[in-house]
Amino acid sequence: MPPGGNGVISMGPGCPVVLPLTIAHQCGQAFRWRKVLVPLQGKESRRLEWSLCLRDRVVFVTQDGANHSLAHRTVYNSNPEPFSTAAWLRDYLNLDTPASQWFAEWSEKDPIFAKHANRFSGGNILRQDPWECLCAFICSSNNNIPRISQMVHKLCEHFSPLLHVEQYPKGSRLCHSLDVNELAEASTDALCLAYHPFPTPSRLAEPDVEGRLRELGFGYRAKYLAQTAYALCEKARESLGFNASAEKIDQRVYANLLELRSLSYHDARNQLLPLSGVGPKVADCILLMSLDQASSIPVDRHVFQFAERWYGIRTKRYEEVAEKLRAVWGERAGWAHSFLFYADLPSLDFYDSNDHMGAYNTEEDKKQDLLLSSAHQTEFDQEMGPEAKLDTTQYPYLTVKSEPDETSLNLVIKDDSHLSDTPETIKHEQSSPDEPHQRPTLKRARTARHRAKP
DNA sequence: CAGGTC
DNA sequence: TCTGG
Repeated sequence: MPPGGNGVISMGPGCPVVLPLTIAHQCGQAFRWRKVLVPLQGKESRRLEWSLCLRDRVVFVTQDGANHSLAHRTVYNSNPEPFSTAAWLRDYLNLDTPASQWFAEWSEKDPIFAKHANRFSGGNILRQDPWECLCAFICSSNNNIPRISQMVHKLCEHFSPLLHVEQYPKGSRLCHSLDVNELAEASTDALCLAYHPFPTPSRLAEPDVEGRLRELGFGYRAKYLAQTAYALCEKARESLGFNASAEKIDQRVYANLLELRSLSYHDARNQLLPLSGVGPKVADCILLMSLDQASSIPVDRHVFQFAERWYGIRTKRYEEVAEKLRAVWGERAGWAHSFLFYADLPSLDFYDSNDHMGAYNTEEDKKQDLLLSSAHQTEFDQEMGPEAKLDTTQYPYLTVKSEPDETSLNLVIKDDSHLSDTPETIKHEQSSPDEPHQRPTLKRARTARHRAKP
């Protein structure tokens, strides 16, 4: 049994990966990371802790205030696999790519990039698990990012075992937006979160899955997921023989998907397109974010929009837009495209790299913390009442609550069927701009660029 | 309406 | 077109 698995990863000045610009679900790459604001503890200032459940472990990551290093700890299950979390993080976060250098190159080549996307320097494209990536982007069709994230979490809760429950210190707060000062839960309870791994292909290939996914609100995507899982497992079974175990089949499915990394863009794409629920856009997302195809440009409605408005590309033909944008940015066009996509996301309007958003380890942050934490908490209590709870109708998958001094085993794990009648849940009204909850980091005004075209 | 697909 | 924020 491995020990705690703590460690620090230092990032060179050439690759200052900023976690809120990569793993936050608002960015639309990974949808499963949780972000918890852990309050002041002794001499330490408050900090943001990101966490994700892998197959055999839960990984917790905190970035330092200057974005130069990542501190991580790991909780394993009873049968850990032999790979180090540090190595996994380095690979997953693509820490060895000189992304900041690329930002400079894109900005030099393209004044439009310089103007709209260079503020996302520190962003990065992840190197994700292809199976999870495939499922997540099947869910993404005709869908919004919060619900994609919700659906991915539902997959984990309902189709994979509970691996770990983390009990966070009192006053810890689950964050939903990029702004850690968001209006959020005023909890005196200990925050407890349940961690399930992403489900295996063989589990999602079982016959009951489509129906259950429909009950869970997946709509027409239920069939896509079930069919894709089944197709991949059947292909693996053919090469393994009829008596292959589920474990062997899963391993083969993962291996088959990873092999796509060694293929050309077009060959890998043609392997993905026959899968149910995978069209050109979804395929390009998977290629870009999990299969090493840095030139892949997923063309969605946002891209059509800025291609026309900023680059004068008028066509509605998918391949033509992608080709013309590749001509602008070159071989890593898919990376460049992602940060222009960020520029079009309302949820990233308020992102400011100079704030070290979400790091909160500097002395100044600490001072501000001391001033604000008590004051803001009081304000919050006066308005919402001390019993105010998170709006769980918005993020039902996030909540596993416990009473203040409960042991970790006596948990109330939130069940969807009780969602409609939780009397304690207070619905938070949206605060208007002049209310006290509007915190100082909300600097940038919402522009009109998302609205109607002339 | 929301990062399409069949 | 499924569905909900």
